[in-house]
Amino acid sequence: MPKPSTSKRTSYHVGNLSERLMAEARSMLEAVGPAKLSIRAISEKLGVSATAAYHHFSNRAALLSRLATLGFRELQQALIDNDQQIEQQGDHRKRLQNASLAYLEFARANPALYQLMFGPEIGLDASDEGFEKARLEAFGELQKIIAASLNEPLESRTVRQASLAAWSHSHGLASLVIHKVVGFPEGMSSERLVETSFQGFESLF
Amino acid sequence: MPKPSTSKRTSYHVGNLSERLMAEARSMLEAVGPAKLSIRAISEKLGVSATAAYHHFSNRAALLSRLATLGFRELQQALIDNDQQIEQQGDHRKRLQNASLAYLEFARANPALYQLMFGPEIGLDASDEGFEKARLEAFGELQKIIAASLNEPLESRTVRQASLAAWSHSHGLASLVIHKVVGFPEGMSSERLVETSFQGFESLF
DNA sequence: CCACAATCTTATCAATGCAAAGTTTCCAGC
DNA sequence: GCTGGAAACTTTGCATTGATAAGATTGTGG
Repeated sequence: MPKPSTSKRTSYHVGNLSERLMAEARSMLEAVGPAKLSIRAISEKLGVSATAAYHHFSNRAALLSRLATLGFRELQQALIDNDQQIEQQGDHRKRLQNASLAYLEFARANPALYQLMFGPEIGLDASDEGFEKARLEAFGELQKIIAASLNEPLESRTVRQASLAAWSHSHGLASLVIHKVVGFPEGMSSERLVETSFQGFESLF
Repeated sequence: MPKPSTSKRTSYHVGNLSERLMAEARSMLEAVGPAKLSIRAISEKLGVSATAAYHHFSNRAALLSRLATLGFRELQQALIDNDQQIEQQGDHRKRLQNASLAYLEFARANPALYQLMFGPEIGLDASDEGFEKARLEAFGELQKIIAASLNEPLESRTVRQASLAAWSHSHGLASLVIHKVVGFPEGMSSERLVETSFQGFESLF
């Protein structure tokens, strides 16, 4: 358990400041949104000077990148966990729909983080290599699920096309919900919303 | 034609400052991105004090909201124009695909604006009523196209479901392209990309 | 012609990102 | 144990930005 942020430090060195900064940043991110997340506020809350943070992150963009990287790893894990509970049902449509649901619920549980992951503040530095990797791996997880579900090889054209379609749809739906573009109808569950959108496709094809 | 921004004013009053601020804001938006768009920089470029802008927009968020509103109106118009060139072909899949293409090309032509329209900086003020309306109308246009294409009434459950699915997909694809999440394969046209994603759905259903 | 309202300006403040230069503490090698 | 960096923090300070307050300028309706 980390020291409570209110306690005054007894030692000059904090020790695990990097982790604590990340943790505080993450919780603050959900409170104030990606645009207003400030290094000073984070440091202040930890009872630490603002510049201390700059010894662990080269700048604000780097901090945000690391948060986003963490987000993609969690998203990937959420997809993995979710799929393992559903596997071997045979119904590939149900399986994909379930991945989409996990995706949506991740976004709904971490709206600000999700915004950050796909938002404009990212990509301007491009210094963080872990970010790109984490993002690719999260996408890769979706591809795996689709490949397994369709019973096709991972590298096939079919899987790549289907993955693009599935990711676009999942991301789009999540994004619209997060930004409250589609009003979440009173009491409508994520399940029903995903179900609805999937049914919509059947009319279209 | 507005006065060139470099010319020194002869009169104290500018006259059409509001419009010029919007125009400059828009061009600057694409140059620096939604996060770094600053009122001061805009005003400065117009040779006007920063506070002058605050007499036309109550704050930064309001300025961004108006830009986004403009974006939704243009998006709507792009959908309308595009659909009129294609209409009465009978092929509803082609028609929808074409709407999706127009959507993507709008986003690609105005990436920063598009980011702003769906980004985190919007929605925090909620003072701008025109914004919500413009957004709904843009979505409404998609609904119209789908209703006409499916030959179903606008208010039907089918159309609403299909619209949600189509919007999610179009927005998701555009968003992924804009944020360079899916690398635009060298020389691949928007047409091919949309085509690819649509083909992907056929594998999924 | 003139008061007033609209428009624009000059301070000014607080918050923020960030760099420079100093302090304190840890620790590796003697 | 001692000591000389190196690592982890701090104070200080600057530039940029959003935003407000109070004043100057000018077109315009009465």
